[in-house]
Amino acid sequence: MRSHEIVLDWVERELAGHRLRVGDRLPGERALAEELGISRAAVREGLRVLEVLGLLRSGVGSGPGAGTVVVAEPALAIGAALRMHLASEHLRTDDVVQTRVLLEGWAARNARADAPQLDDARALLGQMDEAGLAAPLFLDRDAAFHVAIAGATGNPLVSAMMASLRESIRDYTLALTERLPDWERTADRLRAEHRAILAAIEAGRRDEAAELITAHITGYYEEAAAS
Amino acid sequence: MRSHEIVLDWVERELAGHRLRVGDRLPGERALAEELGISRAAVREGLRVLEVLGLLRSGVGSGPGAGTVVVAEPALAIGAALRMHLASEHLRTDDVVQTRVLLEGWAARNARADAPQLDDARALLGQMDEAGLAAPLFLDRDAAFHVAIAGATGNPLVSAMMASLRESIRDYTLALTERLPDWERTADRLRAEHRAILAAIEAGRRDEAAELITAHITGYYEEAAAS
DNA sequence: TCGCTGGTGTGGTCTGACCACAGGAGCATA
DNA sequence: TATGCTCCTGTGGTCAGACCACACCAGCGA
Repeated sequence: MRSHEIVLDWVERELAGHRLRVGDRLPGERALAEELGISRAAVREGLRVLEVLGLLRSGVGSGPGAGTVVVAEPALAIGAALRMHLASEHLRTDDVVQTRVLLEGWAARNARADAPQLDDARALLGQMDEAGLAAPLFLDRDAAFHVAIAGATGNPLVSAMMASLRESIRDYTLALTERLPDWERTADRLRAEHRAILAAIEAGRRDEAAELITAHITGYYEEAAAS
Repeated sequence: MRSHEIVLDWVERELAGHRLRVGDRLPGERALAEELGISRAAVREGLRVLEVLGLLRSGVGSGPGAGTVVVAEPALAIGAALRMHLASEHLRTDDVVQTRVLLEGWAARNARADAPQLDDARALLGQMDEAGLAAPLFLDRDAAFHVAIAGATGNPLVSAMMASLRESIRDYTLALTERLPDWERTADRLRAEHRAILAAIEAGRRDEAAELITAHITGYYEEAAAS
């Protein structure tokens, strides 16, 4: 076993044994190196890996916020991996969009009408109404809206995957806005569709919600691709 | 920007600019450190990250197989992340199983009847028929069968996600076999269900394939949970 | 012709050092 | 006593340089 993997193993075991929980601080790098019998460089390689896996967060200095603490950001790892594999063209943007449709359709169908995340979604609708909102900001809130709906299903894994997918094609989606004949007009359509989707979910019309969100996503990409 | 992130950026740009492709060898760690103006330790931290993201593979020695080469294993990163977050109990096994059902249902519905991956799936059916096959080996081939079906959709992202999900709950699934009243009997049922699923896909009965695979998966976990 | 042996370049690892940072203890002062 | 500053301490961030195990391969010798 390579020495940095000792760190991964150790952290996984500590987590599984409940000796380490989200929010806890890890021993310092120097202490961990001594405890595990490896060099500080090896410890740092392991911690770096756990950081991109969305499991740790490091901070310098002292006091709260400093040191290496356990967090829970599964979307980070998936997002980073997708970005890289899209760059290597091993994955195609089409596949990401298709997967997004698959996950979002399920999310809209299975979102609970009384989930607290829907309040966030409703608030985001208002924030997307702001006049003169730039496309990047609009799309960020748009993404948050979709993630909120996924969160309303109560399945954090689907939420994380959706957030990752959306993040990985952020640049691509943004570039598409410049090909649209009339962004303002498209934005208005998106706003109306968002409201219809949310209304369907809140009314418990699950099939309709799924159909609306599928059309909402594919419609956007098709409009931009046709331009 | 932290120095190891310079490596991530550099690799992503090289990939995007087609100066680096799957199968290529990276410059040596020492050369890369000098070129990027950072220490070798920083380079190694970056390479370690890209390794768990399933983008690189390192080998010592010289000749073919040595050095750091670009690969494409997106499932690796997702799998590693899921394992860690399951250990931290931020993700629940139930959610993973639910997500698996969602992805597999879609895969069975969208698998192409003439995809070459179905040949692999058929071969795996035979390998699962071997007499006296131990549960771990059976389940590994079972997993490969399901991944092959996902591959038949032509969407490598869905395949990667499915493989990751399955891998992350491998220990859990294996532990369930010991709770079953009669593993041999269950295995026979699974074999028959596999054949029915594959037949439905090859005959183009998409809805039936989706229903069968959903029942196949949920049935297994429910039988084990009820025992 | 065959077999060994050394050279060479790769990643793997370690040691020890210095830096920037942020909090907190303690002191000097009003 | 209350206030403000200064220095100490521990954190992660980074670096330079060294040595190791490994695997190939050129070149030498039998």
